[in-house]
Amino acid sequence: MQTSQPGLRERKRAETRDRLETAAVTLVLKNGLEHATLDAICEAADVSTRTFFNYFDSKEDAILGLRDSAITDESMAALLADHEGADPVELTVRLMFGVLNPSINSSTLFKSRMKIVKLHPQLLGRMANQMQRMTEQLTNAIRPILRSAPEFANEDVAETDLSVEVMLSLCSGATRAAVKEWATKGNQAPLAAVEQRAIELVRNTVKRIK
Amino acid sequence: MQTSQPGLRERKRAETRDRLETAAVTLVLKNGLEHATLDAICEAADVSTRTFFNYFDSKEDAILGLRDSAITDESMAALLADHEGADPVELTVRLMFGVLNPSINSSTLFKSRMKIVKLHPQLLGRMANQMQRMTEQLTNAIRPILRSAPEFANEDVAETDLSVEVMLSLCSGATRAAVKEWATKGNQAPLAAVEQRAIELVRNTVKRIK
DNA sequence: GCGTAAACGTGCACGCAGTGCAATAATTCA
DNA sequence: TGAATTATTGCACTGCGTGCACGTTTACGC
Repeated sequence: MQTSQPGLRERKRAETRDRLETAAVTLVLKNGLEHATLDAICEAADVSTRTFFNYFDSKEDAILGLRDSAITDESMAALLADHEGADPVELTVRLMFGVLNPSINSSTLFKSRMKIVKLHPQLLGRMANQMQRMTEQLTNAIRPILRSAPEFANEDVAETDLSVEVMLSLCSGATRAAVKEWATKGNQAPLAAVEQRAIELVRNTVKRIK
Repeated sequence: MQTSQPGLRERKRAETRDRLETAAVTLVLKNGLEHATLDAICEAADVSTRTFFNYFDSKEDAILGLRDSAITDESMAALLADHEGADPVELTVRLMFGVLNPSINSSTLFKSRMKIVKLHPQLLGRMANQMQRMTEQLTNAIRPILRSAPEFANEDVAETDLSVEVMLSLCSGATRAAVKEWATKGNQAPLAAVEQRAIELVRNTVKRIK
């Protein structure tokens, strides 16, 4: 009889959160966003509506599976350490997938969520918000590296920082496109391939611009 | 005694919308987002709360000054006609500024809004939503042009379309960066210069990537 | 095991955003 | 001026989200 690492409390908590997330996704798919009320979700997950807000800040967060944690500074550092020496684009795309990875892999819900977002673009707002925060963290993490990268040598610091932002936008666009392609083709391709594809998209596009 | 082009009704309507927008922006700046209630905004603008929703779909829309109209297909076509022959990046950036132009120029509120958004990132969500719609329209408008552009000759159509998306993302990042730079420096620089700057940012970044 | 402290779940009351409906008032146009 | 159109408003109602207080469950040292 082996006791699991995390205590009972934490296990129960994770379970409840899972129930809430799946209830939210399921009900939205079944009844549409407006008819999937908090009450309904909570009833399906068997918690009080009051308790719901111990887990999520809003209905949307539960549907999208957004957690407070998201990215810690340590996980970011770990990701960075994993990719030392890669060139800027590769590094950036890899970091993005590193961040996305958990939510894509650990969950059968991912594709349901993509479907939901396509059906209810209102949710894009909240999602973009999250993306923005992630991008900011990435930008902050990458900035010092690029400042000392050969590509950006002999360059004004302020100018470099602006370029970093622009490059982030470029890479996130490619990442989005690659993931979209992957999802619509219903591929079972491993994430690594999608990652590679995103990098390729950046290179192809850049090549065409000049 | 000259009668103005639009009838009394339309003038009043425009006036009321203006009052609501300025009241919303002013109150948010004064009291913060959460304390600027609908009631307060409507009282300041001297309309009933029920009437508010004849003008905007949500409180956020009033604060951000988002209108239903946004971009019509004709205005888009006009913009396109203005920039025939430009290369892809130039074309894209110009179109973006063409769309942004009205909201930046026609309003003392623009900088207030930037301040508000910085103070209350929650609003970014709604804004990103709008941006997304704009970007989609732009993508649709530009796609056929790029398909037949020399840069994308001898290329799979699907692949070209993906590249268009990525390029759009690149250009919107540069646009955002350029506008931000312009706003923070408190510059009175003409929009044309900002536009040029955005294009420059694209070129510089691309050059560095390879 | 036992008792205490901390974390969690819950009910209740409340405020604010947003919508449908039906009555009223203002604008337009013939 | 009178009829048609459109805007404004009040009212009632739903749903989301929060603060608070209270009871219950889990953790932890002894």
